[in-house]
Amino acid sequence: MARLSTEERQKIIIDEAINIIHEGGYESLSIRELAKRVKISEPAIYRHFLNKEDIVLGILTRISDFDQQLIQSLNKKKTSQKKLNEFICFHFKFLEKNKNMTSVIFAEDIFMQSKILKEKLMKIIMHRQKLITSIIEEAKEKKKIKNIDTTELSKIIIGLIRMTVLEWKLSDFNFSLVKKGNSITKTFEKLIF
Amino acid sequence: MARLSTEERQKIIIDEAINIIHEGGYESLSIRELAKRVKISEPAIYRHFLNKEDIVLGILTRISDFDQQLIQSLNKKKTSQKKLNEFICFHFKFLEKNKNMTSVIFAEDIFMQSKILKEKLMKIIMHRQKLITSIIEEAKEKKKIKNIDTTELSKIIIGLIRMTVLEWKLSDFNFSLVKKGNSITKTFEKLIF
DNA sequence: TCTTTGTTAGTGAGTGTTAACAAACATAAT
DNA sequence: ATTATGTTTGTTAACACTCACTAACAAAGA
Repeated sequence: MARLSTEERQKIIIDEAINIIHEGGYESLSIRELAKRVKISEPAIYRHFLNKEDIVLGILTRISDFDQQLIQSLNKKKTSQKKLNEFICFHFKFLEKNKNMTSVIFAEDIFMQSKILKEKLMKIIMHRQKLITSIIEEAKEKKKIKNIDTTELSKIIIGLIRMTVLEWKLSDFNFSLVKKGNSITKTFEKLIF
Repeated sequence: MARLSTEERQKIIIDEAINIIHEGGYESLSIRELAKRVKISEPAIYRHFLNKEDIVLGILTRISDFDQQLIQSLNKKKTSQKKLNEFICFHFKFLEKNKNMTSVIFAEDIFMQSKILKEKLMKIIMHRQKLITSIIEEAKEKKKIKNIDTTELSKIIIGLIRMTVLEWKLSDFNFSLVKKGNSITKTFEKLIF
């Protein structure tokens, strides 16, 4: 119907793909359903993406866009303590505004089907690891942190974020993630700073 | 071909279903592929399970069997410190022996498609939560632990286990999980005991 | 006029599931 | 011990449906 540029259409398609996965899991993401929701025909989808894998790749790009935003937000914070706080709270603020992203942002399984997807996923994961690691190392240099193995500590932080988001999702989002973020930050202050 | 009792056949089918998911993700679990691997016809599958959902339910039962084994193993330990250590190490020992279980034991997404599956999943999660919570509370009573919110601490522990298993899986199992378990235990001793 | 974005109609392959039938086994009567 | 009977576990063939994807064509915009 309405003619849109590829860029505009791609954005809409990826948005809707994420929504479909959020509502019914990855197995319910079909070109048919996607086309129906975007209100164009199925072949029109293929004007803007090579194939289904290419659409899933688009979702991964969204995820790495999030990571870019996270970095920019972290750069504004000066102390390593505030950076760690922002690392946690940025996740929670973002997911509270974009609930549907909870279904893909930590869903590695979706992206393990093909070599291309797996490689992009690994890049994102490595990049995240580097990000949190550098925050911890900086805090260690300034001796503001207990002497715990850096990679282990990074897994504790990301692990707690993930478990909190999972709990939030399973409870049908019936508590404030951001509030929880503050209490998590306090816990970490007690534990490691 | 070979005639087996329903119980025997069910076990084989669930085993193979877990293998298929491990190798190709949930989307590659089809009745066709399952029947081929078990070396019986597709309709024969339906002699032992009501439908596909029933098979996935069988996988969930496997997972709750694991939790039962975990409880028994925990009961043998006396101090709360040793219980926490066993909680972590039992996971790692089990998964090192059953690598294919890494693909389903923390894969909530697979079990979110239907009401029945979701309810059973929730039961398992609640049960796990109670298990780790009781260990922490016991340690707190004996004042062997820092005063940190119990549910938050439980999420830290499970979160770290999950992140470690994820890292192990993504690395194609190229390090010893059990060794990592020991170093994790030491980290927790430094942090909370 | 040419490129881009859309359409309708259809492809072959795969999905979960069922009907109808056959052979293996367990049990009880001969 | 053999035979008859009923149940359980298997088979082949087919069902309607959905899947990702394509060929051929139309209309909108530059």
